[in-house]
Amino acid sequence: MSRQQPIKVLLIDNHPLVLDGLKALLETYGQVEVVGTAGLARAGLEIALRAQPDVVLMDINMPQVNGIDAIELFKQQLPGIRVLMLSMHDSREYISTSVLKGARGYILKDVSTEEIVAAIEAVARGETYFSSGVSDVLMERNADDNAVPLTLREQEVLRLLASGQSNRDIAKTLGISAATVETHRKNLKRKLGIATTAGLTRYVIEHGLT
Amino acid sequence: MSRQQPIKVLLIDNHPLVLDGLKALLETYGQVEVVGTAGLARAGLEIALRAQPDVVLMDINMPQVNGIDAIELFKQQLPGIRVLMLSMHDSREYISTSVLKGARGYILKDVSTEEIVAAIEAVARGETYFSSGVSDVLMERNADDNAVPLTLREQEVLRLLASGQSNRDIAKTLGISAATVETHRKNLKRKLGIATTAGLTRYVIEHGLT
DNA sequence: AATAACATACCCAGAAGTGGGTAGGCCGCT
DNA sequence: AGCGGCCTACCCACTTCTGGGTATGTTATT
Repeated sequence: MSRQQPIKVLLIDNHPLVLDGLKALLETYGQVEVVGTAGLARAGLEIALRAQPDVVLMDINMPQVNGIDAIELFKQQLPGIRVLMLSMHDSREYISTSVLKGARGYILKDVSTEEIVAAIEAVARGETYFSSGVSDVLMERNADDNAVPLTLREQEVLRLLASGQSNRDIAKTLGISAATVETHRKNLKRKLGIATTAGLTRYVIEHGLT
Repeated sequence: MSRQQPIKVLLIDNHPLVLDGLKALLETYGQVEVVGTAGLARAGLEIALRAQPDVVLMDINMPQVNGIDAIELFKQQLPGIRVLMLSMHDSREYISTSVLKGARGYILKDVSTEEIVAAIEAVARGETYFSSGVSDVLMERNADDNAVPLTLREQEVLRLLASGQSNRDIAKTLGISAATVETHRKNLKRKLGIATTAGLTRYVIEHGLT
């Protein structure tokens, strides 16, 4: 791929501020040509079909269709496209789900403009790009998975426990004895290394098991 | 104030992307002159002392000194300054605390560039400016207040309780007797109408008291 | 000076949770 | 048939929480 042809980029972000700012910034770099901008994933897809960008730089948090679901839509309609995610959040879920869905890179919004350009170039070349904090998070997430082999029943009990039900309540809900619920609770605390009910509730909320 | 003199604006945001983007955008408007940019509150304050901006446009979520605490610092050092907050979040706490601390406006990052300029102009004229969603939230928050008149001590106990500490732990942490913690806990449950520890934890997390 | 709100502290009896076991029945894999 | 994982269930001694009180000192308000 010759350096003479600029990389065609489509920007999708529901913050007009970021969208306009990014466009203004990227256009000062000769290597990059912004062929379109959109505030929503669906609108972005329509533009992409016409403008045939090399790279889509897309936010995750958007109304209607979020950026992660949009990855699949783009890859279906435009198989050769490279999607680069841009997000405020270094959450494990977001990052690993993005990668699973086919994103070629993931950068945080607190990186420098230079790094964004570098990421666009890398992705356009067919490489992947993850900003510094992101790859660490991917490692952590794998460690997490190994550490938490909860059974189905345990997950149910955990969820009810966190929603504020007592052992007796849970027993009634699940149609088992309170003693059994106690056993599950014990196993949960042992497996998760958490001693208190409050801790379990935090765990549930933080891991989105609600 | 004559229209000939542009409004001197200082931008503070720890996202280089937003910072550079905002600067590029605002400079296309003749009414506004960006006299400086900073990625941290303290650095911004130093620039402000030299550049004497009319308006400071500042993000809330920043490392070291957050935007809300920075409002006070700016007003101490530069009494005439007008601070306009720019935030991703429409959280009640953020908005009302900002106003209490002396911010003259609060706009969300999903507004248009035009609205940002309008906000800067309004604040520079000595008016206040709150973007659409924000004033609603201020109303809500007042409704909330009536329903939840927790005392300072109760809030502390609630926070520790939700973090997974037992009555005894909390007593030790606060240097009071466990019996007193019990009393606070009773009052909390009564006031909030919540019977279980898990429920209290949810309350804390949902209301962002972490 | 009186009142109200707050933070502190204790009593008590009953309910619930804790942490250590053990144990049987069921299912899938070898 | 044997083994392991899962779900079920119980025992026991101990600790903690619960929900009902009462009470005292301080501080702010009236």
